[in-house]
Amino acid sequence: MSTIRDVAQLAKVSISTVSLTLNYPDRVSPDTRRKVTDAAQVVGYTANPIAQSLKRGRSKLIGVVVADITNPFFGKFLIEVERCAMEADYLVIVSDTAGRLANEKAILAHLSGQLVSGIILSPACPVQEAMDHISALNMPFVLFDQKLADIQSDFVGTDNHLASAMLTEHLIRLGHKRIAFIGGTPGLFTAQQRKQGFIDTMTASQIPVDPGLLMEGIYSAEHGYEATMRLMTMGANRPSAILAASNLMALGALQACNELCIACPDEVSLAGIDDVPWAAVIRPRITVAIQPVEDIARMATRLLLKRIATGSSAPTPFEDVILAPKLLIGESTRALIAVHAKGAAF
Amino acid sequence: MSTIRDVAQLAKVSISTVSLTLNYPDRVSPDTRRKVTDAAQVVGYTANPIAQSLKRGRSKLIGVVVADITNPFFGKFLIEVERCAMEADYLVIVSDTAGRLANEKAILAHLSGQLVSGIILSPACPVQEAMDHISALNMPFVLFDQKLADIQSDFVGTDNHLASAMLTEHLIRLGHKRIAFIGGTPGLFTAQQRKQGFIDTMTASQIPVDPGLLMEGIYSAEHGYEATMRLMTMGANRPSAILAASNLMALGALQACNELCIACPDEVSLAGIDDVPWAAVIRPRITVAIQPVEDIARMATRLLLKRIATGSSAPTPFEDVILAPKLLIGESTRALIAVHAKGAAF
DNA sequence: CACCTTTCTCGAACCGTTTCGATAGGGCAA
DNA sequence: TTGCCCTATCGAAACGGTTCGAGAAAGGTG
Repeated sequence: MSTIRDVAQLAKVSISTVSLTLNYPDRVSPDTRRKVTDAAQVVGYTANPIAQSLKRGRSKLIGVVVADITNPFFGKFLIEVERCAMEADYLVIVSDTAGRLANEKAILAHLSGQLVSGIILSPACPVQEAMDHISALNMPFVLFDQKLADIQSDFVGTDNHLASAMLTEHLIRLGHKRIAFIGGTPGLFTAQQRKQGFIDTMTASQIPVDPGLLMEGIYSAEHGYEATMRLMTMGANRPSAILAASNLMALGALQACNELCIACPDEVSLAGIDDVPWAAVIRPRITVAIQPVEDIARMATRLLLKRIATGSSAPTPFEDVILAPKLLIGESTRALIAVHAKGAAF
Repeated sequence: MSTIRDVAQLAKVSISTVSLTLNYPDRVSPDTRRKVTDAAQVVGYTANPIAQSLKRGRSKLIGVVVADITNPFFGKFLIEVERCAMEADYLVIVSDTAGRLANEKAILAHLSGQLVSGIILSPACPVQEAMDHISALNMPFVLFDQKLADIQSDFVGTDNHLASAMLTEHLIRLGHKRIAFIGGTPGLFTAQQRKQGFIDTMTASQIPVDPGLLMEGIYSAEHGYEATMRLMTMGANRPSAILAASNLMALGALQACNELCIACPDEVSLAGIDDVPWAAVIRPRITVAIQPVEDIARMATRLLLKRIATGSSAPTPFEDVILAPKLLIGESTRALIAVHAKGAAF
């Protein structure tokens, strides 16, 4: 590989002039500029990013740490972060913690150590230990998706309370009163918010929340399946609508209904938070509140790059960016009237 | 951040001794070793990887380029590569090309430029132009999944021919003769191999391949859906079994059958290559040939690291590692006899 | 024409390591 | 005791850039 010296030699100028030309073209005379750029072209010069990083004190790398790459939410997030980063001439180092704290610690240890100049992170678990080592990070970082209460940092996420509220309102408007809620991993920020959104909206409409219809468990298809099995075998007490706190849980719920031969939406309405991957091939198309994942990604990247740019000088106050979800009405929710009419017809 | 100088100062030795201690502990006396490690501990020293990379001439980074992170095949691949790389103290830079050549070029340009010391790549498209800029990469690289014919490199992939053959044989054993094949993106290596595996196995069993049952199109759920719609509306000529060349296409096919109220597996058997994400929540569980994605990832990483280690000195011959898929019998395939019996009962 | 700016280019120091060749000191054989 | 070899340590030169201060050249003004 050719170095800056090769260019200098060929262009018959000093290496500092070459550097100057490449970084601040305005500060050299036009013909020097030409000589240098031509020479660079000839020897096929590209600056060594490692040497640049060393001298400048920071690299053009940012780290992104997520719980599970295979989850399409994170997948889309990553793609967009990468796009934005590349625009700003940054490269992205992706790491998957598999939701495990030990991995998260190891990965963060690797990433810090002067290699990346900033980190975008969705915390794996909300325990104190996690917060400790995250706040110990002495470099810019931005949290997304899962917010940690006690951490001083920028945060970008969906309005999970609103997402729940939108779907709950939708179901209420359709005439549903016995609405079940299948909640996510207890302790997780999003799970708490989503549950609260459901409860608040029900309360606001003066519909009592039946504790027996409030399920809780980890974010997973299995839990969605199991909870739905429990809910739909309650006989007369069974809900007329189910709100699942995640895409995977909604899928599990749908599966359970299918196996019980309970038609959706005819006999039970089903809605979920966050889009279902492969939504196109799953029928009925599930009514969901879609998280603006691309916007979240863009925002998180922007915030991080800004914080990297400003450095520790002139510390700007931390921002909390909460983006609104979008309601996508599918075929899995239907007015309660229709259910009764249909039910009577059988 | 503390530097090697701080350690040297505190331990009252020269910086070269510190470096020596940290890199080759055996080459310093035991008490020097203790002094240095203690001092390093005290100031919280970790070597600056950027400076190390600059001096050593290569970084501890490898690049992985895939067509679509959200595809679970690539997702699992990435997770495993990352794990293996971390074990060897390497970090992974992931990039998504969205299957587009322009992106691939841009990404490779960014990655090379002395930043990463090697690249693992699944080529987006098999056109000449792609091969040109890939072979122009003057650094170690390993190809996986999609093989490019004319490129000198290591390659790791599934035995796609075998995957098709296994599933075809399975269907034949179940008594099926009118077996349709929904092929993947024409021109892609895997698509070609999978199609050939089907044809060869049919031929070996002396079952004629009906060209009307040989569909072709891009790897996508939509194409699987559309092809199945065409196939299953052929009336008496319709196939009794369908083999889809990818997971997404199998899902699309299943959806089409559902919409046509053609029961799977009662009226048509369905099999696919590559595991279906969320397989657990999709019924019937589809019979598939699973690619050993973790093995592929491990192998690709191993090959790359080996090639990085050997450098351009002592060039070892390129390896082609072809791993066998695993057949997972689901509930979507059934003996043809049963189909007839059931059909008569209606 | 002398003097003062401004513009352009250059040399040198530095970023934090690794590594090579040199040196000092200690042990051992003669 | 002298000479020699090892071993442990060190100084200095890289790696490939960026950047600062200085100096030369060019241009403008009185």
